[in-house]
Amino acid sequence: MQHQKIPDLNMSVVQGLLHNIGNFSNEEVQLFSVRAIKRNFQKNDILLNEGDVCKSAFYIIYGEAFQFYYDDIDEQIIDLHVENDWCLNHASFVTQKPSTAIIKAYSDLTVLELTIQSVHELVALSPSFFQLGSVLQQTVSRVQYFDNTNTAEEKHKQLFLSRPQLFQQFPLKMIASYLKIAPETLSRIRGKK
Amino acid sequence: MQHQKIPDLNMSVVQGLLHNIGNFSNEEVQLFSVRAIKRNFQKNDILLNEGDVCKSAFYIIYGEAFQFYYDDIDEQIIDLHVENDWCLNHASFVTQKPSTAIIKAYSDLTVLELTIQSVHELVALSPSFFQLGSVLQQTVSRVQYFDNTNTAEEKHKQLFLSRPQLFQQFPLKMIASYLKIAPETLSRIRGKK
DNA sequence: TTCATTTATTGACATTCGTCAAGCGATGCT
DNA sequence: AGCATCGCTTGACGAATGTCAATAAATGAA
Repeated sequence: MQHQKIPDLNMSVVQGLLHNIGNFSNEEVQLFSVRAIKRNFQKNDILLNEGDVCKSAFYIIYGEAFQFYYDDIDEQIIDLHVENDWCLNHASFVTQKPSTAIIKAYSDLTVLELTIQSVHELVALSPSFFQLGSVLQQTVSRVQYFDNTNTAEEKHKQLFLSRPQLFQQFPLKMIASYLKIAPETLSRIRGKK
Repeated sequence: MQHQKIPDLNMSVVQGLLHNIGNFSNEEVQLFSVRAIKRNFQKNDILLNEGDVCKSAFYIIYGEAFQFYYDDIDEQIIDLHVENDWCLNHASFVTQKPSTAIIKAYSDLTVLELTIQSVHELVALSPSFFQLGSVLQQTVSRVQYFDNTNTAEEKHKQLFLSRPQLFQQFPLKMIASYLKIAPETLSRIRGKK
């Protein structure tokens, strides 16, 4: 058997995340791996500020983050991110225009950072990486998902079935904001079972 | 002054639409122009069917189109397209996965068709065309826009201010479906002034 | 531990909005 | 022209949900 380098932590994380996207050769994993930079944030750190351009997508290795904008003074949550989620503001990332949303660490956080520049390079180097665009797009379709189903109860059910982890990681108050219902309404729905 | 070819109709339309995106050289206009194919559709023709992949973006030169999916047997409208709009299902276009939505001509229609393949070629030929992705993305952010503002009255106001042409081209019934409110509610809101 | 703050629950009430139904004018087909 | 269909409006009503308020439980800081 041939001698090969022992993969470091980044490599094994990258292998895992790429495996969920499609089949990638060792070379492709390597191309990705050298561009994915491991970073740490502390609780309440801002990953993306309002008015800044979203230059990077973050893949969460450890911890939670959330995305929101200010509606008057209230935080209106537009996405919740847990381990193994991609975390970015897709609209700003794709257009490279200023973001209207803020991304904030909800806990201490460990991520892989992948710049838009790196995405372009990867796509240029290997067409397999086109799939990345598809995966990053999922964050958007997720948001639209709940607006189709009308009642508060149905929205809760859909979210609970598709992303049960959120209910363990975030307070109901934030989940309610994400679902665009009053916290009292969410509490009542959950009490009914 | 130098002799030059008289631009045909396509050329002048292309110059106009590219001008709204950014600054493009004559060469770039030419690169775009040869890839943008003029097509005609008849009223009620299907531009994109449920389950098919959205392989092209359509720029509407003349007429109107709309995008919807079936909720039970009712049409739930998710976008309305008028002249000078780009018309595509962004989720399917970017991912090249089957569309859950249908795009249909609301009137006789004249469009420029630009395939995903052409977009890739253009971006490869000149980085200026990155902006195209930004413009095509707008169709998505538009949809999300209305789900943020809660009340029916506010949604109507936002739409009326941002896209007043829709109210001239489409019946209120379709506008109501697009805003996800009952036609009666829309009627009452409009009567209150 | 103690106190302050945040989060969740519950009740009472008001409001928005969807549904059902009727009527009316405009449009289109035969 | 006559008829059917469609789009729009208006009224009545009820259900879903937001708001306000009080309280309890959980969390965090001193």
